[in-house]
Amino acid sequence: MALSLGEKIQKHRKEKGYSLDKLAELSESSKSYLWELENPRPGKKAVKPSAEKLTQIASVLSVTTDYLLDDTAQPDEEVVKEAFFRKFSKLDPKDKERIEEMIESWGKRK
Amino acid sequence: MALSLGEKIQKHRKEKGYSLDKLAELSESSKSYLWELENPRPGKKAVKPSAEKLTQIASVLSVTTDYLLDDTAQPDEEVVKEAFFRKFSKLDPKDKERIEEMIESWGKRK
DNA sequence: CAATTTTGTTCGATATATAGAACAAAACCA
DNA sequence: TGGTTTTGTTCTATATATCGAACAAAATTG
Repeated sequence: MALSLGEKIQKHRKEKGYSLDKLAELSESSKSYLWELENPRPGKKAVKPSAEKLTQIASVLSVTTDYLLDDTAQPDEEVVKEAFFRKFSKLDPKDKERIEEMIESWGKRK
Repeated sequence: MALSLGEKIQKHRKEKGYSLDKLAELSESSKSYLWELENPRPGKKAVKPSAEKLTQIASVLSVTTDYLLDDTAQPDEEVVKEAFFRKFSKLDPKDKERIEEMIESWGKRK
């Protein structure tokens, strides 16, 4: 699945029953701008909201900025996360470092 | 305490032993801009990073955007864990498997 | 110490986020 | 049906995020 930023905003906006105008008012932005956020036009370059605006929008929609920004976010990952960390945190510091480095560099690879 | 955005960035940057130049390189921004983020001048109006830039910076500093943006947030274990896991979960499946195997086997070693 | 390299600071130029209309479509209602 | 009101869309103007390069300070080295 993995919704885009615009898709997430629209999804949660509609779930709350807000019009663009309403969300604009509540998040202190303009509906035209919100529309551009939700509908990135193929010709135009995608618009990148400021952290401040995104915070306001996230707040109104009752979600976190991390959720809005993270392309891979899944709602049911909590359990997996916990288990993963329990094991990870039991490693000795040197090993932890190695793992962190790998994640860092592998993540950058493309 | 409640650190400002700039203070948090600087704190975590120094903890990682990065110069402005280094952080700029890793987060794909300019050191001049990072400096402005860290040092809001009284005369000038504070600079508000885009969500995108903030995400990159947060990633390099191993924290979440939520943490950076939340004025009341503390740099506790949870934040670091969150950020760490987020990076991990973005790896492609094969790499994730490798990491998991290492954690598994290194954990058993003693 | 002087010279060189690294780090931090300032400033002007450019790109882009964002607002504010005006316009179009759809929804509502007499 | 027609108009009226709400909702969505497009365009242009302005503010501001962000960069590059030049300058300053500090640190390092020999």
